[in-house]
Amino acid sequence: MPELPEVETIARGLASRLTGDFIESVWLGSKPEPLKSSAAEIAATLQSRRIADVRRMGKHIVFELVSARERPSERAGAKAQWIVHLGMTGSMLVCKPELEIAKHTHAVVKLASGRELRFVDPRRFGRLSVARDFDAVGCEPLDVKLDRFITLFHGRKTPIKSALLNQKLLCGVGNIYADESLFRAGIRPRRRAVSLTRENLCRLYKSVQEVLKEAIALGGSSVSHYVDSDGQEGSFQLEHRVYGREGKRCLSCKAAIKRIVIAGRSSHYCPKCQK
DNA sequence: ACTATTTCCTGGATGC
DNA sequence: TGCATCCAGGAAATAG
Repeated sequence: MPELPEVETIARGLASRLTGDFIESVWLGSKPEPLKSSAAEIAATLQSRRIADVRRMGKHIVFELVSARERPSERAGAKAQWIVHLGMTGSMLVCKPELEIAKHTHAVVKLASGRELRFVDPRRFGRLSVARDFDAVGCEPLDVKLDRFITLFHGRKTPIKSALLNQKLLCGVGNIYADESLFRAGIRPRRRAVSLTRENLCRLYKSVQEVLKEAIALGGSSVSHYVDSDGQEGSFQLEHRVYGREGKRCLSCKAAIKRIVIAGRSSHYCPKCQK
């Protein structure tokens, strides 16, 4: 399930391989169910554009596109963005056109270099859309200043775990990294955000950044078949201290890791290390 | 204005 | 072996 580190890894890979390439044509499956844009709108926006850059915003991949030619409605050089959210099982594959089209392929982009960029998503939680000035809304966890981070949670009665998952507050943190960050900060996931001291929040701030940076350095966590656009697996799953470790011994105190459900999501924590 | 719950979707795991 | 059931989870939609 791609969260910030996985999406960052994918976006970097796509940027290094696709920047400068040109989109010749686009095929969209019957039901990519884009956020706001229709299939026709997406296809029309992508067609005949050069990929100027690929970057990550929150859990979104943003393709920065520039039109190479004049169009009826706009001048040459006009900008547009293709926004891809991978959901849980989405992947972006750069491959040769001869490669067999995998089941659940919902989009195929033909590039001037002769390669194809394919969007594959078995569970269909992924979303495609186009925009002009995309805004991920929440703060980027690796850019936000400490004081801003602290005010994000001010007065919130919701469990801190839920607040960390709220993309309108911080964007990019998902279930795995929320659990791992809370473990490192020594905070139980059910603790109400409002009950956390400044000290707690400082630790959490450091933990979130530390966990995300380490995960990016290792290419993300490969669970549920996650691979980057090269087909390469990440290795941060080997560093998980609580996520997916229910019943196993805590790596620092040997207590059994617990799993509870918060807002319908599995939440893993050490009952001894986290208060 | 918040917060909590439900819904979407399919493959893989589990159980009888 | 085969079929049914459950579970995973991001975020929009809905309910409270």
